[in-house]
Amino acid sequence: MSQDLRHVSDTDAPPARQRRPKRTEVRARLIAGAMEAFSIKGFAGSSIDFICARAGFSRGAFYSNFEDKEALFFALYDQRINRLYDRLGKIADLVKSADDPWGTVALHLRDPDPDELRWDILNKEFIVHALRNDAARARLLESRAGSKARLAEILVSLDPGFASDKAQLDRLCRMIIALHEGELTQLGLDPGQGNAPSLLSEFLPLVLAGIAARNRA
Amino acid sequence: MSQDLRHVSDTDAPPARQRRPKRTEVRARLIAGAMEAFSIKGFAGSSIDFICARAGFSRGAFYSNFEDKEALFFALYDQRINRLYDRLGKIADLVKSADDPWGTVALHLRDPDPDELRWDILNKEFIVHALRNDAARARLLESRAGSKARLAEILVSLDPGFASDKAQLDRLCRMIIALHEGELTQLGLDPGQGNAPSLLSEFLPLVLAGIAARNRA
DNA sequence: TGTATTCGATACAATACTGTATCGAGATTT
DNA sequence: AAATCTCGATACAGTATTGTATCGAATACA
Repeated sequence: MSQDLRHVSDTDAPPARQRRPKRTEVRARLIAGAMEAFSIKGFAGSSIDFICARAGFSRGAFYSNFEDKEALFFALYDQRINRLYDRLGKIADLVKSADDPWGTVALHLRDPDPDELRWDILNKEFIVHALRNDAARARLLESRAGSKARLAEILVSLDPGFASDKAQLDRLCRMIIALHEGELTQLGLDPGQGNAPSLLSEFLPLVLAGIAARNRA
Repeated sequence: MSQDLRHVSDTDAPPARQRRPKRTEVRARLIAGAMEAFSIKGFAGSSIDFICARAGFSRGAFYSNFEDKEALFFALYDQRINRLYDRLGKIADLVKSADDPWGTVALHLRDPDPDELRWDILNKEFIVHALRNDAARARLLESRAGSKARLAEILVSLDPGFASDKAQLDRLCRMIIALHEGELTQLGLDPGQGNAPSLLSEFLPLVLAGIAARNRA
């Protein structure tokens, strides 16, 4: 008796034949919705319903594309990590063929990716999740090792001398990452400090000079 | 008809007169239970039931002591912040009256508070929460400002020269905090690196030397 | 065009969680 | 010691969330 009114327009306009979005697009929009949702409510705080609403789909779309919420989390994380890899790789290439390698790095260091702070919330969320979950931890360690390797490549391009002491290079990379992530934390909590030059750009030169002096001795 | 069997022992042992724990102790045990629960499942992931079970109480105890889960979270955070304040204040006092102030700092820098890593998970959890919640953010900024002030006090004790440039001192403190928190992140994710000397103890001296040189110029 | 398949939308059942109301054993007061 | 109070334990109702089953329109294919 009752009709299915789901797709009936409430105007007299032409019915506007429904086009179904490609599966890849559905996935992509769900991932984007997850990014929004997790930024707002966190991983555990975001119900699947909430995520789907942001993406403009129903839970049916979700369950037909992902195993569960954690799978979606992983998909989102992979996407961002690949994006980061691309950026680091691009910087490495530029540095290799640049007249002024330091200037190139400095330029990209302060590259204010508009959603980097938003992403950083998620990065922390994932870290916290990984600190309690061995599978996620293994995955995270792997991708962080990849980031570190790409950073090391950049440093060696800047000064081939770094290649001679692998342990020192590793610790330098860890220091840069620690300082960068710590700075993002502070910036996220207190955006007002965003105007000042970054801690990294101020203190990294001091450290590099110190290392150079130490290596000379 | 049915009897209340709650406190009836299932042995023939003497009934063992029930002593009700002091209210302060109930609160303390609930906070400790929250510390455990949040470490394991995170803030949003920990149901009130789960927290109470860890503490050995029922939800009744919880609701009679706290408004809601967030209030418990705040109480836990305050407790830890006060503990941190105590520690920093104690270090500041020691440094002021020490023959070898740098040695004193170094000693306490690597003080391996056994549950510092566990606490750091919670600290990150709180940061992530605060990044999405203005009330929590204000509270967090306040306590972090307090920590920073105590750290600044220590630095000035080490070298009164730092007092002359307030902005520089502030940025140095922020750098130390960023590096420290970033290092804790890495240590939490990969405890294997815990044996190596800390990034802070390796790189901070380089930075301080660099600053001294810069100030001389 | 007719048939089969895909896959997102909806309905449903089961469970988990929250907050409040109530109860009653210890603690406190007189 | 009787009366009163405190406060943690339990019961309960209401809501939210999850995962599955089912449906049917859009697509692919013949």
